[in-house]
Amino acid sequence: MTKKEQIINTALILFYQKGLHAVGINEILTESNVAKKTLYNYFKSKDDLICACLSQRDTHFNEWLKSVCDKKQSIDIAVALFDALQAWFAGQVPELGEFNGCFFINSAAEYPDPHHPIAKQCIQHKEAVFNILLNALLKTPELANDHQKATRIAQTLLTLKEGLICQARVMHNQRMTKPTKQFLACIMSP
Amino acid sequence: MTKKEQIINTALILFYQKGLHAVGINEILTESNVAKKTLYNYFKSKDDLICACLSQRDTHFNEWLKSVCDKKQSIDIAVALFDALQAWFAGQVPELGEFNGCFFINSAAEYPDPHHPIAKQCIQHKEAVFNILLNALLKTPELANDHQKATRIAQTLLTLKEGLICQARVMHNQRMTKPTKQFLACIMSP
DNA sequence: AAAAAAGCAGACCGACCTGTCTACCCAGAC
DNA sequence: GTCTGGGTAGACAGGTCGGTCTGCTTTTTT
Repeated sequence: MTKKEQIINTALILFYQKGLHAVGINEILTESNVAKKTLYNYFKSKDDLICACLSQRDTHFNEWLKSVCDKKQSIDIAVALFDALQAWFAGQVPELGEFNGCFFINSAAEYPDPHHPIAKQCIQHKEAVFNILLNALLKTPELANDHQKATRIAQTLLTLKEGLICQARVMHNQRMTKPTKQFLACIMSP
Repeated sequence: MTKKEQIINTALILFYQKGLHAVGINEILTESNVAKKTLYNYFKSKDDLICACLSQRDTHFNEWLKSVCDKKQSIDIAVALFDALQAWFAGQVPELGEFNGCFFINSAAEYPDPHHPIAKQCIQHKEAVFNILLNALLKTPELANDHQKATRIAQTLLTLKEGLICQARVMHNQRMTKPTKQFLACIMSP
């Protein structure tokens, strides 16, 4: 693992856990056993490092999500999605690490200006996630021809996903109820 | 308006807009035209002030939500809820001010320790919101006897609400789609 | 072996942080 | 008039922030 990866991995854990403004450069340095000069060799500023963390998280999360939806069809996509989310909340998905809500929602909350690079990256991530869900849905025969319906369902799944993530984060995964298969069938049908 | 209210109102706007760690005491002071001594006369620390802001937001938000659901029954509760959310996102609800996502989700993201007073207040708010929805649903005849079903629907509405709020925040209210009445009828029925 | 690149520890800068404290101001009660 | 209490402005303390830089050591390349 290169020094650069070492820095990003450590920074990501800390930023994700405590928030962007709450974590200082020095904390990242001591935690990752890296000198300050080295960090500023690879990243021109704290914001730059944050962007690198967002980018890495985006990559890993999307890979995971794709692997969850892959080779599923129709309602099985939804079932697999919410099963996977529940596993994530419980900390049983090693590649995503400890659950601390959505890193992008958390980060966007700290950067209100939509033109800030950090905010832009959060927006871009959400669009990417939407497209992953949409593409998965479009692979099922009965939806492939009804692009509008697939879009609507992807949008609903996305909303439910974000809602569950935020609830799990705020409530610290207490009193969470996964959508029933019956309910999912209902939202896929109309 | 007393000095204390002046401080809370100003602090709430700033905290809600920029995040808890991003706003310093001095910024609140200059913005609210109050002396530092006065602030620390009313609040023993920044955390204390934050708690007062959360408390005020909780009161105002719950009142608004109750007024939205009041005198509605069955599916009209859901329709009214999402209409109201859309108006909020568009900044057309004066009593909630400019839209910046959910203040409690944003705040909880910055305080990971569930035993911290700030995190506790966020948890308590979410429980209160759930109960408001549940109580509204229980006033409709066909749900009054089926407490379990009402609970399930309240939970779903809450998840959708949180999901929409976070999407609207991250995407800055672009490309948002309100749930259709048809869809809402579907989630109320099973 | 020599040279070059990369990493180390940490001093240092100016700015800002929370929180305390002094000194002054002024309206209303007595 | 005088006293009092709530307000003002802002200096100050001790600490942290992001970021720069120096000097030394280790590793890699030639």
